[in-house]
Amino acid sequence: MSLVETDDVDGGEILSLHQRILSDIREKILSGTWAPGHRIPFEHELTAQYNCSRMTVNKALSQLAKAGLIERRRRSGSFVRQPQSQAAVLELHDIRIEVEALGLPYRYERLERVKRRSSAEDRARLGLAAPGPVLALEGLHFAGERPFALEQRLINLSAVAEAGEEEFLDIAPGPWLIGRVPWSEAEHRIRAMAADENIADALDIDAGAPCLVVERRTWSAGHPVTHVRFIYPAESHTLVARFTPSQG
Amino acid sequence: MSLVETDDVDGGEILSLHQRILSDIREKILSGTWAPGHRIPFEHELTAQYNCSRMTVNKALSQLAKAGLIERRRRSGSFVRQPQSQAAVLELHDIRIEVEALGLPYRYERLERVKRRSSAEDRARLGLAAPGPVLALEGLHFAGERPFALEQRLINLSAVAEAGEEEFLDIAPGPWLIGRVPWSEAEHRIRAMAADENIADALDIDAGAPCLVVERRTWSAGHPVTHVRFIYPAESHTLVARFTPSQG
DNA sequence: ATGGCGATTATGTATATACATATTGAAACA
DNA sequence: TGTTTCAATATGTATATACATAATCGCCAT
Repeated sequence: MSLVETDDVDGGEILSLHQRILSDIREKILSGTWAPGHRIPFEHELTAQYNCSRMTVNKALSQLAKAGLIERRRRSGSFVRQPQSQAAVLELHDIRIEVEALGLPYRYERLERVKRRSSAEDRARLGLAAPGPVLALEGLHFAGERPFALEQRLINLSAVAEAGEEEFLDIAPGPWLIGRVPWSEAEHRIRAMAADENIADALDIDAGAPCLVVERRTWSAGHPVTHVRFIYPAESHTLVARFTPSQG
Repeated sequence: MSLVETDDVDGGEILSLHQRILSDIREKILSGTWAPGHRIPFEHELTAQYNCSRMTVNKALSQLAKAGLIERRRRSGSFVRQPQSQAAVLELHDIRIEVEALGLPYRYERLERVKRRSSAEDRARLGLAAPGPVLALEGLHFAGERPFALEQRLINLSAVAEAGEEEFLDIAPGPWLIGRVPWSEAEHRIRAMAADENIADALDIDAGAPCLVVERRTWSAGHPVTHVRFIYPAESHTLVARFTPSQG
């Protein structure tokens, strides 16, 4: 919902008290329960509510303030800041639709498909704690004859076992997953990158050329489902997000 | 014992004690005095050195750990981390908060300021139909000593006349505008780009290096207010958007 | 009314203390 | 020799307390 620091993903982890307080409040803010401008409870109220000392509450609130989620004012209290989020459009990230919107024929082509026990890197990408079976896919999205985007995906087979039976030869895993797994949460990372040999080769561009990289991790009911990385040649793609601030 | 104000000057500000400790250690790390892998003094040593309680030292070290500068290991001590890289998280709406969340001192510096009658390109950027006065600004956001982002901004003076009187020498126009103009709508464009000579120069990177470009147009009550372009060096910045599908 | 001024209040910072927890190194044991 | 146990140690979290600081409210005097 908003652009927020996300170093921890609480998916059933053991949290210390101040982390729990922080997490509770963040949840209320991100879910919109507490709209921008809303005054969150005073420290002494939270102290009573959580039956803890003010220092503990203070630690949580200080961190929220540092992250920019709330604003603290002496004598007045702490208030939810304007998030000015823009994630709304990222949600509709379906490459087929993008390509067809350009009036070009769309096609997906599988490059690689490997079923394996998750490596440490796989687990880092998915945010998994324990090892388990995963499906690693690589494929190309075409707009007409030209490669439009390279997709590198990891699917957690513990969460979506049936994906292990699917070949994904010419249907992209994204739409396939959407129809089967109701996701509850997603995180995007967007960055620029220079194309390495592999990427340059797949996308038919020069090595070192700038690319836009969009990574998405998706959870369903607290469990990691998939991690996907889309790599677009810089010149072919602009991400557009449009929104009004009234979302609160 | 001392509630003494320590007027340590780090950009001319008065720092609390734990901020000063944090700042001192950060300085040693960023300057290379303490190389990656180096064990920084134990909490009880810093306690003695600064003549303060362990809680105060702990607060500083915890923040450094959260910012990713150091790694803390029980029974072993705290160590300078290797990469200092990928943990970077980016918020679009306020760069100062982004930078400070990394534990680095923030600074804005104006590079250029031109008042002019809008050119055709200016009108395209702002989405203006008729000519009128605009203010073109260029400035650099710093994280510590390093350029963090280059900002190229255009302000529609027909909509915000008072901006024409402002110098924007060391205050960024973004926060200034937010306090004055209630915006009603915004549009973002995000893309990757190779740095040209100008950009490379300003950001102190190589020409041709990939950059993340975030452009924003803002309207207030249907009238274009400003167009801004942020250019980030690719290697150090990742944009993170997190949300749940609850919004529909 | 109204402008100043102290009291009140919430946050900001720091202290001393306590116990929990993870990890290491060494001693005790099989 | 290898393993188990245990104490020492550094960090992690939380407590109660204290005083500082900034902002606001309401009272009072002009």
